[in-house]
Amino acid sequence: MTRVTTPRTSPLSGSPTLDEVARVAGVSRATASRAINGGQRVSARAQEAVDEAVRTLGYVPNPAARSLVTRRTDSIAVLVPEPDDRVFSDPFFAGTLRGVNRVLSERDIQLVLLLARPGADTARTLRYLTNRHVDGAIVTSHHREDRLAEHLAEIGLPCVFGGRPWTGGERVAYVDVDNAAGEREATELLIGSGRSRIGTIAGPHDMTAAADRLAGWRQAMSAAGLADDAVEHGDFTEASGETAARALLDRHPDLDALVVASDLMAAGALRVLTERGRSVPDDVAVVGFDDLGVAERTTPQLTTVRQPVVEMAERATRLLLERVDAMEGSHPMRVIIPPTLVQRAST
Amino acid sequence: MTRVTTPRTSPLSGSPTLDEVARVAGVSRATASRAINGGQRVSARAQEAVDEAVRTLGYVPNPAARSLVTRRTDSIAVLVPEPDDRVFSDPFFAGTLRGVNRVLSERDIQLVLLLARPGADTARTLRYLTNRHVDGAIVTSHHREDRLAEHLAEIGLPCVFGGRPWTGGERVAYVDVDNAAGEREATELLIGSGRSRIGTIAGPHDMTAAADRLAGWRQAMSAAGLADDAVEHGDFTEASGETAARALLDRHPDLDALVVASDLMAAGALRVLTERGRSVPDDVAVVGFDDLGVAERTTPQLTTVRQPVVEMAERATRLLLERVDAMEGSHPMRVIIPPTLVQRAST
DNA sequence: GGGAATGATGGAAGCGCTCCCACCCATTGA
DNA sequence: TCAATGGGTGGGAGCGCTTCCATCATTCCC
Repeated sequence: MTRVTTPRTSPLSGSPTLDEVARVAGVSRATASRAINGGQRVSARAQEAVDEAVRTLGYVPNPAARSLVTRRTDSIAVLVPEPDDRVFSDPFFAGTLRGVNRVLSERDIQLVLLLARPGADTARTLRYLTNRHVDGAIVTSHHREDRLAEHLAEIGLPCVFGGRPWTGGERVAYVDVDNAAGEREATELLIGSGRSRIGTIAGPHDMTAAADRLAGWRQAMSAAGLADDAVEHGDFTEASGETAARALLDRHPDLDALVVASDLMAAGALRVLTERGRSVPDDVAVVGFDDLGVAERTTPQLTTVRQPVVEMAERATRLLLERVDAMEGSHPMRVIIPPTLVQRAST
Repeated sequence: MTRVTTPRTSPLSGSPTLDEVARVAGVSRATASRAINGGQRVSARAQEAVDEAVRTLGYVPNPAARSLVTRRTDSIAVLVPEPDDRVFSDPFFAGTLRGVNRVLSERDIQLVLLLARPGADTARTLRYLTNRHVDGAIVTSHHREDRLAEHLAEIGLPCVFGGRPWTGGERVAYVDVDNAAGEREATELLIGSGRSRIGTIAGPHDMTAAADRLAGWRQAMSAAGLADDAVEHGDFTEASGETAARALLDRHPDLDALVVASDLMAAGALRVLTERGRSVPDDVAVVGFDDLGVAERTTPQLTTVRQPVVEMAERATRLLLERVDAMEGSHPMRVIIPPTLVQRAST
């Protein structure tokens, strides 16, 4: 048991290898490996000897060697096909990263951040993913043209989308908030409180979240027999909210309520309303979407549709890890989370 | 040349290997490898054949196998020892990530984001880095107690700090803005415009940037023979700026200027001043620090000390890559970037 | 008490790649 | 003419790890 066997390699090369651990522990490399990875089929005595050897040598397994044979990298990518400037200022992204990270730190999995400028880096990013540099990917903030869902489905890399992709939605898993229901509910709240001339500032044309929210507004409006012609589009930023609000108020001076597809755009709209001397909520009621902090910092505070971003990201990550573990046999899944209406001072 | 040699492995295992490329190209694995990695000592004919084979097979090298022998992972870590909530709302962090990413995307290097909650994850993170899972690390927003500089120096992992570390600064490389000079200059500007009762809202006690800025303010004040007793500390957040401003104005109602160690805190201070009916800049002049967007969005717009965060991050990353390439023989370096004073409406 | 489980063990075969080194074949200079 | 160069090439030895499989040592049950 204690007989010293000759090592395959000398301990010259810096950090200790499994061979040395095995030698010090007086067991074979195979046993040492088993002991280190969960200890199936290892006697208490061998386990102890290996643990001790690991401790005294300060052994850490070489991830590349391990990954070469297990075909696992123990890291997953968060893919953001968005010019970096926009990403970082967006609380949605921050929440996503937080949720992902929370789940990953429970297991020993690392997060590789893949920031791909729309056209330019797509090929490079795809190549990276094809390489199996990571075990899976969370994709967020994707646009219509990128066709990422299809590409990823072809590669066969386990992935989960945050938000329904435009195309290929039937081939990939995704987690989404029920955008239509949320915006419908928001609109119904306004209608219920006696508003009848309700406009909307919708999001960009190439994102499903925007389209779904707009649809929700339309549903509520037509169900109540109201005109759904007061529509402007922004790109979810504050500045675009201002522009859209101006256009909307110019075209429809009689508006008594605004359903806005993001809190940031709603903040812009609030500024325009103040600027034009319309009081909120007396003259015009405003509802936002997101509730990621901004809604509490506006004056007046914003009634809004809350999407639990962090929880959604957690959910997506767990889903991804399941798919990574299962590898095959798991067919695409969708998780739709109901949003909640948060009433504040703007309605 | 075209004779087909027997492959070491069958093409059953999914993606093609170098062996298959070599076989298809009619060369040896060694030649194929050379052709793929820059093509030293490869004839034009062989190069062409390999390129062609790579194309038709859709070959992508296995990163684990490569990394096992080269001892390079082609990825670097961005280490943020900060509870994740704070990180993401901070434009400083956003700028850093942007700068790092910009440099990395020039080469084919990936960014691994390591978010470590202060105490909890340190051991795990250090283990990850010890593993040589990455080639190097950028460390940002470190605090006094974490002693990260020492730990990393011990591991021997190439790393560059963003901002001077509290301890171990002589053993690691870092890129920093000249905080003292910046705050000194800001203070001198106020003194030059006739202010004499100047208070400061400093940053947290455990960050060098905060200490250096405070020192800069002190230098300017005592050089002008002014009292440097009006000091309050915040933690760089807007809320803490409000609290500090209140305390400062309570204790020193005669203040005619405020030097604030971050724009976010300055924004909080501005709100308090408005609330108390002090006009800015007529009654009280205010100078911030950072100029990362916030300063342009306050009313009035903020005069501030600009630190070029993105450029600093780029600089740090290039420095890191040099160190990674050189491996040894490169001794710790520091790069100190001069900040610039940006004058707006608050002074 | 004997054969079948059951559990622990080590030998050895790779995982896919890089790179050292020996080799071959043209050139070249003496 | 022959030795000396040198670019191009392939054989083969690893990199450090996991895991299949054969081998024993135990234990159990009829």
